[in-house]
Amino acid sequence: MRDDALDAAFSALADPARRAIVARLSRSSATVNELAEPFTITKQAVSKHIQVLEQAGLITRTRDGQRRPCHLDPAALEALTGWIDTYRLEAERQYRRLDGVLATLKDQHSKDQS
Amino acid sequence: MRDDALDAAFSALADPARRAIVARLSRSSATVNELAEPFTITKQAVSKHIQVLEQAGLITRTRDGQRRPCHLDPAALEALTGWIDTYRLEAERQYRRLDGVLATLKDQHSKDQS
DNA sequence: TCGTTGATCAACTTGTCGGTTGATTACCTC
DNA sequence: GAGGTAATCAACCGACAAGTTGATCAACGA
Repeated sequence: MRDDALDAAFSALADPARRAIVARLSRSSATVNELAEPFTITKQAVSKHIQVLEQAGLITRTRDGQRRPCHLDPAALEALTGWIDTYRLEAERQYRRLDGVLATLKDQHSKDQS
Repeated sequence: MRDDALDAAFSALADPARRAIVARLSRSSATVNELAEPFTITKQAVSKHIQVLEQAGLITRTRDGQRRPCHLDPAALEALTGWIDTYRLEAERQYRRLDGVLATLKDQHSKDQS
């Protein structure tokens, strides 16, 4: 995943309204009006949020007459978790390594004492 | 994880410089100067990025004389992947369900034909 | 064809963000 | 205590993002 793609994706999820849209779309596809219904902001604002999510590649859109249903793209979400996990796992690996070193040192110390 | 915590965390990762810092810290802890070294921007700007990451709970800081080393927090990263996976898995489940329905319909159609 | 509805476009306001420069704090060393 | 170094604070600037209102486009139904 390219750098600007990660920018767009993380930035898209940094907004609670857009996360709510993602959550809603995980249950089923929905139109702009359906997605806008639970919000107090204008439909135009919701439309903008949707465009941000689409631009980030997190959702796709199809045509159904005058409707433009939105669909969540699980693969895009997986790419994000993939990025995060890369560094989370590396960090955990390093911490375990450090723990091992400390345990060895402590062991040495015990031996020296005896 | 609370809503504003997710705001802060995703927003923090939406910047390539901050992601680079996270990547660097996954290998080992580091001070502000060490983290600033690969960047062309000023040390103050890097310091701000670090504060953003700390505020978001993605990193922690300790004291070592006049140094203020930064440490990556794998648990915070895990919380993020947890949020994403919740909706990714739900979406995948829904898609599988839909595939099942379509398969059943197609099956019915074949039977009707015969 | 005309009114209605789903959705977007355009222009504008407001607030926040990333970056800079300059000054300041805190700690270490000699 | 004096000087040097790690790091932050404060004030400022330009750019961009979220939201609004008003107008517009495109497709449907009677």
